Amino acid sequence: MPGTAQVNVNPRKIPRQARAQATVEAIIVATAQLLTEQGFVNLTTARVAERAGVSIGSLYQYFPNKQGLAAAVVDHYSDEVLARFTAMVRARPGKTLVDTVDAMIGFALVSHPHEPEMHRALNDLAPRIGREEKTRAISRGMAKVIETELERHRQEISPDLDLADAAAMIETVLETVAHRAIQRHPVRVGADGLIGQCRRLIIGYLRSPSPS
Amino acid sequence: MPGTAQVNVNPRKIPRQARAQATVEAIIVATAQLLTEQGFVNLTTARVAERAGVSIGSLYQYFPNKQGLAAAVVDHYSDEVLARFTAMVRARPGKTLVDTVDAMIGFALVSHPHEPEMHRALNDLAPRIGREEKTRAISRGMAKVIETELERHRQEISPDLDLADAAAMIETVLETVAHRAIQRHPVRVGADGLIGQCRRLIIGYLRSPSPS
DNA sequence: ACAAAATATGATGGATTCGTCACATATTTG
DNA sequence: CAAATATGTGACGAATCCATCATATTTTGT
Repeated sequence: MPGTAQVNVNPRKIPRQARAQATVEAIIVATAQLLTEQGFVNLTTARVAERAGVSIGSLYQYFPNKQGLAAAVVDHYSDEVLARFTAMVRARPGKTLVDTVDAMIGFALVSHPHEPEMHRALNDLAPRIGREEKTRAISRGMAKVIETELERHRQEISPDLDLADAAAMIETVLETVAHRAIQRHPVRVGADGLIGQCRRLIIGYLRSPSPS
Repeated sequence: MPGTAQVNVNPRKIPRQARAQATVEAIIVATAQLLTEQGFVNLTTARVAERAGVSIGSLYQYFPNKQGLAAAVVDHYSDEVLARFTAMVRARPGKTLVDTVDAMIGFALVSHPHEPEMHRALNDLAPRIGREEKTRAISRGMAKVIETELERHRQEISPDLDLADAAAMIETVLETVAHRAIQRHPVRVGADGLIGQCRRLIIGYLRSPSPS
């Protein structure tokens, strides 16, 4: 595995006082910013401390090393993305299957309008800091949410399609589309644009019988 | 953009004698190996030179810096992948649409049996060394090959589907599947496995009319 | 109010890395 | 074969970075 200079990445100690929690929070935010601005390679502990308005000593009081900073960011923002996706889907009851799929695509495309680079940073980063399992867990979480939604529209979906498999597939496709959207700005909308094509891909998949 | 410490990445001089060409080749191979083994972060010019059996001075005679090494690897292997994909598709005349799609999926999944990490390295790397355009060109090249193949089976494809759009979409999906296969070893085969689901996804997409 | 615990500081040692340069060796050219 | 050109070498300067630790300051508990 690349970048497998496996090091301990766990927090050194948990902040007890409010002041310390603010310090840790500032460090995580600063790390996230610098990560998206400069990438992991150009991330230095000194720059993080400076951006966070904290001394380098304080930083090392809570984080064991550079990878620890990145790991904290991955954990922090991964959870947030899953929570937002879950909330978004659950907040749309009684819609049609196509509407639901559109909403999911929309989330993948524009949910992070100001943080597409963060998305990329997280994906690129996780494998390099022993956080693959974390990102996989997030994927499984999203798939579970999707599966629940698919069950609601069971009658519109090809009967021989396993919903768990389908949900995993859709999650993968959404992931991709987000990735591609980041690479190929701006996103073309409309029926022929990325959104339209993606909708067609997913709906066709759900409705069609197994190919002969 | 992350990692945008844009530096010149162009070769310093081109090797004229055969001996020098061997040196450059050895350096590129060594870089590729270390990249897949340790990742870009842990790549050092000294290690590359050592692995290549070449002095550090020789390395810097042809490559301006670390990024230059990576850029050379990206260029080298990207071209190779496109060439292999093109050859593979062209070598399968007269097959059905499903067979063709299966072949493409198979290529994405197992074409690089011993170099899945290379694949990841290339994808993770390119954006960080000013080689986004290169990878995009490869994607366009593969899409063009796919489009040509789709035209052959025009009658099996939904008439209102633009083949260029479809080819781009399929290329994206294949990219994803490869990516996911790397993350989730081993690849489950069979109708319910990743391959089967992926076939179903693409075929359903091609055959179905635009969703209402 | 006072001791104990928690938190913050930043100069600094040690290690690593990049990339150059003066020089040696090999190959080509005329 | 001798000059010119191409290639190869590796010690080393300069820069950077990680991470610690002794010390100072703040907060908490009693």
